[in-house]
Amino acid sequence: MKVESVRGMRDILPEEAPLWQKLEAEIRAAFSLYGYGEIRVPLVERVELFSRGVGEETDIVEKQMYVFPDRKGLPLALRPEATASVVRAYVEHGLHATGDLAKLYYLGPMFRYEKPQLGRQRQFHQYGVEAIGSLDPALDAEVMDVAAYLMEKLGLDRKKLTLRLNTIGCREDRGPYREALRRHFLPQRADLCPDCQRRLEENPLRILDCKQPQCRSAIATAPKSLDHVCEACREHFTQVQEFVQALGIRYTLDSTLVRGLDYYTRTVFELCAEDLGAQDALLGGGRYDDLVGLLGGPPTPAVGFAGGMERLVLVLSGQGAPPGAAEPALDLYLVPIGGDAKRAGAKLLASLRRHGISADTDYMGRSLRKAMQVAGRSARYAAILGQDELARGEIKLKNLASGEEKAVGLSQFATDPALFLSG
RNA sequence: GGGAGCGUAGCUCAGUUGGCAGAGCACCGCGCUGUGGCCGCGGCGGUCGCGGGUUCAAGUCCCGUCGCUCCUCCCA
Repeated sequence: MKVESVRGMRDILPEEAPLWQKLEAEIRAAFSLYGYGEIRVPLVERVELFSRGVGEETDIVEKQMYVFPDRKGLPLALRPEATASVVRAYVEHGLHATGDLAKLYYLGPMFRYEKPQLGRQRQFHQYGVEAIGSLDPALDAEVMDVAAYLMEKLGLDRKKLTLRLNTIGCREDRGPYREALRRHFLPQRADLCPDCQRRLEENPLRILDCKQPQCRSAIATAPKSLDHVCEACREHFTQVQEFVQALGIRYTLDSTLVRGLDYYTRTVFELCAEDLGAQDALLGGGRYDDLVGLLGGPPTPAVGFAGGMERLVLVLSGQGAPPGAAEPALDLYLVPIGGDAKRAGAKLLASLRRHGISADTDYMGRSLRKAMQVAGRSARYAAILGQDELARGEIKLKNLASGEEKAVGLSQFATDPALFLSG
């Protein structure tokens, strides 16, 4: 019976893996440069971490979370995002007790039960940073700058990126603003799409980022959060914009940007790319000043963002030369002829590798001609070892680019291979 | 969640009004017995996504199902 992969779960094959490795390396380098340290949190958490942290009424928790009981009946979830886990770890290990700002980054698989399509899998990969412990508006700007810097390093065309920015105020502002939105939308209730009619009761903020044409006119005239936030939040947002401008980051104010997770407060932002069709959001984030307290820690402000790696891979593979087509991966490919040579060759290979020479040989019983063919496309040098060479204590090295061939002493080659392999 | 398209060899794809399952690439062998890239000849490789149905006969038509892709929704 053929067993196939689970829907929405995909393999990253060796052909594609180098692109992912490059992406991961760039992400780590960028975050390190900005002073963030890696944190690795579990893929599995208690369900209530997300239902409480991310929000009971969010799409993620309501219909996208992988939930299952363990053998003792404890309700567990595969993490749909990482911020809640990072904050849990922050609280659980008393990181707040250092009195310092915690600058953390992560990288890894997340799980959401969704309809899979290009750039959106059920197991997908996110990277992100969390700066926990400061309300400084300069920090909001730094988080946006590290995101912008990463995109630059990845070679994304700045002109094709749009940073959308908004403030949704603090917890105290939320109630009055919701009421203002309800008052605005209620008279037009019948004109709204079914989803938004429901949102009017549960979470009127979410109506703002509805894309249905029928809701558009009502949204256009809706009260803006900026006009309904308190003086402190307004001042914070003003300063955030001053820092963002000072950093030279292009952005547009978007009063309809509200984000899908309940934990956001004040600053929210999203970076979108053109040419990515319906899945154009590259990363999103903002402040979550209440989450640490909500999860049992002391009141602690925080800001961060998360981005999807699948979409970056799409963008990266669409630009520049496809990887894997160019350089031979190996320094040397050994072609032994006969049983004695094979044994001597095995010993030689082990020695070469211990000298840092990447080397391989044939295990498929290929003919000499076929083995040379494999050598020609996978290595810089072919090493031919047969009875003749063995009898003389030599090995033939062939430079596969130039075709030049020379015999060298076998034992000398084994002890100091670099001497004979130029370039 | 709603709508549409596509599943044929490892890969990219042909397959006519229903009538013997095909090509290119890759792989293996030979020409060239111990020397790669080029060329030529030959070979291996298929439950035609899966399950039903119609028919003398189904890759082809019908129904279901699974998967992928696109639009929409949501988002990363």
